[in-house]
Amino acid sequence: MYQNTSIKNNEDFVFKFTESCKEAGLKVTHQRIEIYRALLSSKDHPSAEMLHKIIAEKLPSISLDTVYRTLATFEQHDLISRINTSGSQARFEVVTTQHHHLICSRCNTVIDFHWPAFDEIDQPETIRNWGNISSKSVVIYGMCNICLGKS
Amino acid sequence: MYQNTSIKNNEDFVFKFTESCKEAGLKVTHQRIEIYRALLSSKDHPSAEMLHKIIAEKLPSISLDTVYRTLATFEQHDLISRINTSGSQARFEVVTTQHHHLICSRCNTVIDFHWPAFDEIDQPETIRNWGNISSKSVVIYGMCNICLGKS
DNA sequence: TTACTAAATAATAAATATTACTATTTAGCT
DNA sequence: AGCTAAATAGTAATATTTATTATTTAGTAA
Repeated sequence: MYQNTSIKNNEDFVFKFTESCKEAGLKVTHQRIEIYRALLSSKDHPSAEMLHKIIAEKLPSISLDTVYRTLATFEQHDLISRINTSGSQARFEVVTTQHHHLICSRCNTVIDFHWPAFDEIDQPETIRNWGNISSKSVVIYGMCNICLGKS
Repeated sequence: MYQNTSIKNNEDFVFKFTESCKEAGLKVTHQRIEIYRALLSSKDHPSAEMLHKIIAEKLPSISLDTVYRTLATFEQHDLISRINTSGSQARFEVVTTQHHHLICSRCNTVIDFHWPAFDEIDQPETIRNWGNISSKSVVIYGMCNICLGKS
């Protein structure tokens, strides 16, 4: 799986994260660690608001603004990545290994999948000459089986 | 190119569009035709607001709400597709041939590119068993050369 | 052509998501 | 232990999108 859920491994990622913050000149605050930790152990690609709710259990005084601001900062430093669904709220994830997304246009559920054959094929020239690439992935939109059953 | 800009061909698409509307039971209104036509001849994947500005030159009384509502309706009927950038506004396009997107995280410019090698490779099982797919494409985020030059 | 009806629109208000402001707190450094 | 710039909490403001309602119009059938 793309995300190892054992405590030890998650803590390894948290450690790497703190190192990356220091390298980037970002202060390692309680809030930042908790936001990163919550996102790391989330399997459902949460929104800022969903994360805020989770983190508020540990840090009741954390503000929603901090969550938004921090996620934006993390994204700028490529510590996390943003998933743009058709839903009104942006979604986030910690990327540990290359994967792709199946996104339901109805319930906005995001499913990860692997596609090694894709990861290996050569990129067209256009891509190489465009600029600095921070992520390259396949995004599939449609309606998931659960939603199909409902309608 | 993915989009033929000759008037004749665009009008062919407009005709097909009106046929699709009738099939779907959608009324063919001035507003809908102008919105579709404007999107069809736009090369910059415009937002609802950008489209509203363009269409207002022909139909000064058109409301922004109509543009939003109409784009949503078109999307539901797979007449157009939505591009989810990191920018605050959603972007749209008429899809005439299979293509993919390079999206700059700074200026949110969307560039189309073709990748026949991708279009041909086999899909993993996960995809086939997920639900009804309405679009499958490669999305690349990063910073374009223009923005790289600025910073 | 004219009249009918349901769908679509314009204008406006409301809701929602995100960002900005400011006083206070805190991490990292001396 | 104290200093300083960065980060945060609380709140306000902005921006985007959606809802409401009265009016208009496309499609249809007399």
